[in-house]
Amino acid sequence: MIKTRFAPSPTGYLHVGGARTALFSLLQARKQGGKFLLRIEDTDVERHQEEAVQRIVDALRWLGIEWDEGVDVGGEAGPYRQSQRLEIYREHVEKLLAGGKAYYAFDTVEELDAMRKQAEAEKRNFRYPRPSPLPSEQDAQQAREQGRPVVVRFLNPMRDVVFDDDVFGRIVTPAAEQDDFVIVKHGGYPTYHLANVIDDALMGVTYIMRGQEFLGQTWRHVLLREAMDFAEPGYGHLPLILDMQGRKLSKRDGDVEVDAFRRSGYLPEALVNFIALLGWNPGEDREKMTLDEMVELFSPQRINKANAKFDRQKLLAFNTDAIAAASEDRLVAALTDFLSLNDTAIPAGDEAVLRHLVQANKGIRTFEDVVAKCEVLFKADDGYEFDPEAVKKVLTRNEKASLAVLHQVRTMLANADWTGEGLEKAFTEFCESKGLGMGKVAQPVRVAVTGTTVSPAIYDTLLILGKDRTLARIDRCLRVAVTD
RNA sequence: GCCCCCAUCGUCUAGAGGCCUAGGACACCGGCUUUUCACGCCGGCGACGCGGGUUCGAUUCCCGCUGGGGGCACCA
Repeated sequence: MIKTRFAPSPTGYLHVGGARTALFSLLQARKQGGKFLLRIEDTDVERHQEEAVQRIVDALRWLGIEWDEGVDVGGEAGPYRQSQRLEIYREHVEKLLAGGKAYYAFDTVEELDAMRKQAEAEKRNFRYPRPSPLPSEQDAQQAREQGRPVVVRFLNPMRDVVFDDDVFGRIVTPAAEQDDFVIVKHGGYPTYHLANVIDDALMGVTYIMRGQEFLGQTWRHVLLREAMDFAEPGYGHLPLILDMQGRKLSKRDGDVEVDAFRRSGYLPEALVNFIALLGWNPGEDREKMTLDEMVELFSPQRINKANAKFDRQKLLAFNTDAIAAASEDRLVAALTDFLSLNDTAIPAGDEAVLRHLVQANKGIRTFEDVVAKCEVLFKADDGYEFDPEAVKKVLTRNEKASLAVLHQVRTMLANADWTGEGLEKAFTEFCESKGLGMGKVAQPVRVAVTGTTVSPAIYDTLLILGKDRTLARIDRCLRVAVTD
């Protein structure tokens, strides 16, 4: 049975590149009827951020990417955090050492840097010079006593390595490009290469998907597996996701973090759908897909080799469509989540209000649009500004005409039945009796009660506000805005 | 510097020798709709990087160039 995994290191938030790797791994597992697991690779003590673990877990769940095994859900091959598996790595390293497949080394980083510099000066490639004879256990002990750093390096068999990748095809790394790399860091932590290979083997991972940046380093893993007698998994390296300037997305680009999209009012299904299309597509002209549909259509052979740029305009379009397609209940829940992450005047806990907001805000692109158009309705009746441009455009430019209308509308509203139908009837009759278009009537009211020219349909706007607050706002407008 | 990977509209891509007058989506431009914004609808602009081969025929195959990206850590 196939098993895939996502194995992030907790050094920051989950960004879209990682999310796509996780997604494809999930799709591959589901498509083949296998399992998907989540492992945390926290072997970098320096860059480790404990909060990042929970953030990554939350972000994946929000996206709808669920794992069958791993952190937070458990499983037979745990623990699923590398920092809790140190003993396991130690045992394997002992065996490697005893079997003459690895050896100790004592170089300081300064010494290594100097060697690299010299190699560069001499225009040759740096490859770690294997000592002869190899240091013994006694040498290691002595080095430790002298306070020198002690690491373990892999004794490279130095042969050409060949493996097949489902995306990039056959990859060959000549022996001349390899050297004796570090597998245990000073301090006893395993390097990524060692821990990753051991864990994949022990956890039964049979298929590895990861970013293309590892393609040229996979030879290390092939060799390590061979040395420890582990089975070779299948590979599918993913092309990179670049920003619009064509640079590799980095964790420093906070705006490509999954959390940032959640906070900005995106729907996870839109993000997932969009990300899936970065480097993959089901063929034909199909773009909109649910997770289940993607599972059905997925195949690593259809992943492109070329890097893709992350175009947030297209993502925005996907989000607009996803919101338009989502059910009212779904939107109420998502809006609640969005509001819980943002500080606005909109009452996040009032479901009836949120439902009305969802109904009144058809056509929005993100939930931020709800805030932009409706937050003012929840502020104090004297707690909003009048946009001078708006006031000028719809209230004071046409002499006193618009103001006169506003006065009359106020009277009309004071006697109106405050329901959708009631308001519509009142406005329609008013327009007819005055011989005015709806624009001439609705806009002055809108500016009066919101201070701007933008809000939901006028009936919804007034309904959310209620009669008393509407009248109070019109009065304030008449009093304040126009005299300025 | 060395090694590796990649190359179709601005962007994501379809295309696996004739189906291509190169298709779709986003963006952009124009128009329509409209009580504002947004949404929606209709139309338009727009690409096979260059040079050699192979072939009756290349976007599709091969080579070179150019361009872009990645790797060369006691980071993952």
